[in-house]
Amino acid sequence: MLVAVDCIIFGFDGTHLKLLLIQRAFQPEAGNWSLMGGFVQPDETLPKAAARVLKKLTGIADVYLEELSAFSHPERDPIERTLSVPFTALVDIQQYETQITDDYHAGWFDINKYPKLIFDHREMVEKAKARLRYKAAFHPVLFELLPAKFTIPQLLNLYEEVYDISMDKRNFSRKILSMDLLEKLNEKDKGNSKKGAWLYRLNKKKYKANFHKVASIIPNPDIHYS
Amino acid sequence: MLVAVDCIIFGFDGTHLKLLLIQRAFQPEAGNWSLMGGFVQPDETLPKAAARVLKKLTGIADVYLEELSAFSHPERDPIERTLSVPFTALVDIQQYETQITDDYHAGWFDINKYPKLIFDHREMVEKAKARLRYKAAFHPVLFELLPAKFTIPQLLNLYEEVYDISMDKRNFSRKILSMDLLEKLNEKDKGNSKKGAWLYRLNKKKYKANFHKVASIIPNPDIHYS
DNA sequence: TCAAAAGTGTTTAAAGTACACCCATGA
DNA sequence: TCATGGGTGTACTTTAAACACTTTTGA
Repeated sequence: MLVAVDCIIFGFDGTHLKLLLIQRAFQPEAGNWSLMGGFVQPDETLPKAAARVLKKLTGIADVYLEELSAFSHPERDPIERTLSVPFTALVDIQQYETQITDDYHAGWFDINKYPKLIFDHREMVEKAKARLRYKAAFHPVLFELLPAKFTIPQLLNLYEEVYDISMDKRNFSRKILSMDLLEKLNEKDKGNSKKGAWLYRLNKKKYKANFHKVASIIPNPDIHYS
Repeated sequence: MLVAVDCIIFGFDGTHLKLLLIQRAFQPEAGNWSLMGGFVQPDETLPKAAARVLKKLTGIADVYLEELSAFSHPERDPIERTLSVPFTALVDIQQYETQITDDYHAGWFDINKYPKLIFDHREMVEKAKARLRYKAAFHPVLFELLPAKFTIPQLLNLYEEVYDISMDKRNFSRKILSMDLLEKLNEKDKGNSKKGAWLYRLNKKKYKANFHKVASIIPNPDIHYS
């Protein structure tokens, strides 16, 4: 049996949650939109294969990668039986090397409006989206989608986009800051307002140490995943 | 690449959380303790393969099965490269057909004291245990380990065993009943006390409908998983 | 000077936690 | 009659949710 990995790569452009797709270069389905994937090599584990594929497409290393349940339907690949293990990748879209777009005919698409995909890739994307909502309701993973320095209002926008809700900014910032993961910097970001918003950065140590802890950031998180 | 599934089968004997293991019948590692596993057949998905393996070993069908992350180290199987996907199975130990014990040289072991296992099976078991704790802290999966009719004190014992804590029975029963998943029967179980404890059964509809909801049953759930 | 986003504080409601007593029964 | 496990109720603490005003500043 062939074994492959496919990467569901999420990014956040400040307004919308985005998905990175490529136009497939070979048969079957050449020219059609697809997730970036690849076969697992003899010396690789699955996570290593996913990291390799991601690096090749985005130029980014050391990325948040989460393995999802395998896709194993016997006829999912029409040519030869292939098991595929999807990985969710959360990247800082600003670090994406845009020259790659040409090499792979890649493109970022709004998560709510992306083209028809080959095989069962649509199902993978929807699974990854549901999983992201589930995970982010309890664990501070969404920081992975932001640049190293970010503002609380940016973070709020991200949560509102991922869950398609609007949240109370006062309760939100209190909750986020009470998690004690952020360090306030002496800089402001004036990109979005005249007053400017304070920039923060993650305290990586605290982030790692507290990652497994459950933080209920979203009101009524139940209703946001199936 | 060969693709296999391995089942981490949990049961509850009323006191301890148990793990079902077999003595491997073939080389390599013949005679040593192992998880029950098998290769994925040409017409099977992974979950189907896991269900088949489980049925063969326990005689039980329609069991709670949850796929865990794949084990993919290139040298995990010394003979030939084999990818294995572990599945957690939660079974009602009373339904286990004991005659099978002889066929497979199977045995139930205390989850805290089980023999040396082949390959990376110990790691699978530990992952499954951690995952069970995580999952059960938020979702009512532990019912799967009990018979169709059970009492609140039995359920309490189960939670206390899984998390190795003691809980307040008053708060526990209030919490459980407020989830509105149980139906009180007109029977008592007198196995554990003179007074007898009321028997309940799951309302399957409500169970399925509310499964995704998050119920914080364990106090300080954070501290119980890594 | 005013529009637009940033930032802060208080009140109320709900959920979680701690804790103590009575009940039913068989030995 | 008493020891054993089963069952319930209440006060208190903590956490979440709702909500309104002041600040800064560039156009």
